[in-house]
Amino acid sequence: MSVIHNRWVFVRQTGPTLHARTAEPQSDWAWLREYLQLDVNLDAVLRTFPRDEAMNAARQTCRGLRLLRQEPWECLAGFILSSTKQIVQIRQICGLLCERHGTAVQAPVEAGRWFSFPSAERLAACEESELRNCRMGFRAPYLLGCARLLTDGKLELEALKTIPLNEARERLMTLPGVGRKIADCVLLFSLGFAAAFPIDVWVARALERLYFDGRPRPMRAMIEFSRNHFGPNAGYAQQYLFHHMRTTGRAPVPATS
DNA sequence: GGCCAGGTTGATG
DNA sequence: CATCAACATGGC
Repeated sequence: MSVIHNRWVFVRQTGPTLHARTAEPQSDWAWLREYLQLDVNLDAVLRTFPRDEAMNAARQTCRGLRLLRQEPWECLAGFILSSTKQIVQIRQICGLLCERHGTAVQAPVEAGRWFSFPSAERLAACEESELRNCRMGFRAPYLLGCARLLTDGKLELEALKTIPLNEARERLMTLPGVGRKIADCVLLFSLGFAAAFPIDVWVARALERLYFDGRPRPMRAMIEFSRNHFGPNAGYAQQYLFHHMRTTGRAPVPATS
């Protein structure tokens, strides 16, 4: 259950079939197909992964894993709020933000109350203290700064889709609170750059373990390696490594045979 | 209580 | 340029 493109939706999967329920009848499901990236040929993507033992193992444990195509502003805001926070807490902060500053969306009564993610315009009009009250701490001025820059037209996220990856990343990194990692997340999860490879603590651990013999490496070395090693869908590979680390608590270890 | 969490920033060698 | 503490808040 969640709110996607301002609509409440409940999605579940039985075997190969996807079921979706909304509050109102839908004549066109393109918004959901887009969000779930159902037209992506996953097998074709997987074939571009490097043929090493680490990726083979990750591919097996994450079979069927896909990337979402999120709305750019929601994606950017979400990742600004994510820095040095646990995933459960990020959800809590986003929930508070939606309740207090989003708008209610139609949902079945038994589903409870649901809200859209607040627009940049809405947050730009907030005081910093109102955002801090959503428990986001030192991230409040970053989020507020971004909301105001975007509202003022200093940067248009949609326009980044049509320029080269490196230029789009540079533009994103001019925003307050947005460094290399968050920029790469926005590029990968909302702007369609499948080659973007966000390196967070989990992925860094996976790389150290699987490709650097357990030795910590400088970030620039890991960036350089990822650019050369993972190919045109590096972002998908990143997600497979990340998800495996998250679910098993350790990097995918090649099967001992 | 101390350490860590899907990092970024600004101040120091 | 490379390193490093500070930044809020909460869970274990």
